[in-house]
Amino acid sequence: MNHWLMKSEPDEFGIDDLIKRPQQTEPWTGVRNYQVRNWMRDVMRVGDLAFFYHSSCPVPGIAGVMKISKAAYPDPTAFNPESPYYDPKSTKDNPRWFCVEVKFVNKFKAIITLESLKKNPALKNMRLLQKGNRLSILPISAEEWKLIEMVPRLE
DNA sequence: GCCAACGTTGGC
DNA sequence: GCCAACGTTGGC
Repeated sequence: MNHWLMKSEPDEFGIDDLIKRPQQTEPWTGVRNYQVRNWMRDVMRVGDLAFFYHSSCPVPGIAGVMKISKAAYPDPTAFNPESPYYDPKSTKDNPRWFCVEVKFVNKFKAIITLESLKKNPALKNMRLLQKGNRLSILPISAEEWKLIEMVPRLE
């Protein structure tokens, strides 16, 4: 199984929005980066776990856990001229962009802040903490996952 | 294929 | 709002 970190701006879609969804699932649409697309399409599998990361907000950090509930399929927002993610170069015959469906697993009592991740020497090689990282989905090693996941239980 | 211009991300 | 980083675009 693979582990991931998936970023979203809570003003747009945060973990509480995912919790409120009828099945607590949501299509993770709008990815327009080829590397991230390839991970979603070629590497992500149903059952993979992912941290829900809140970005571009007052306290950026990991808000909880979700899992991949549906494997990659063509991103419908790319076909929709009304969508901000519309891409006329993505066609139904030859889709350029993909999305997965995620399902809520749990929400941490307190957000695991970016600041606290930076302070943990064991996490210094995390992709999230590397300079210049701008990808909206990042792989997390099994070791990093364990270290981060245990934080709420220590509090 | 190069590369300047431009757009986006995201922390601060 | 600023700015560093970096991906994409398009002229040549």
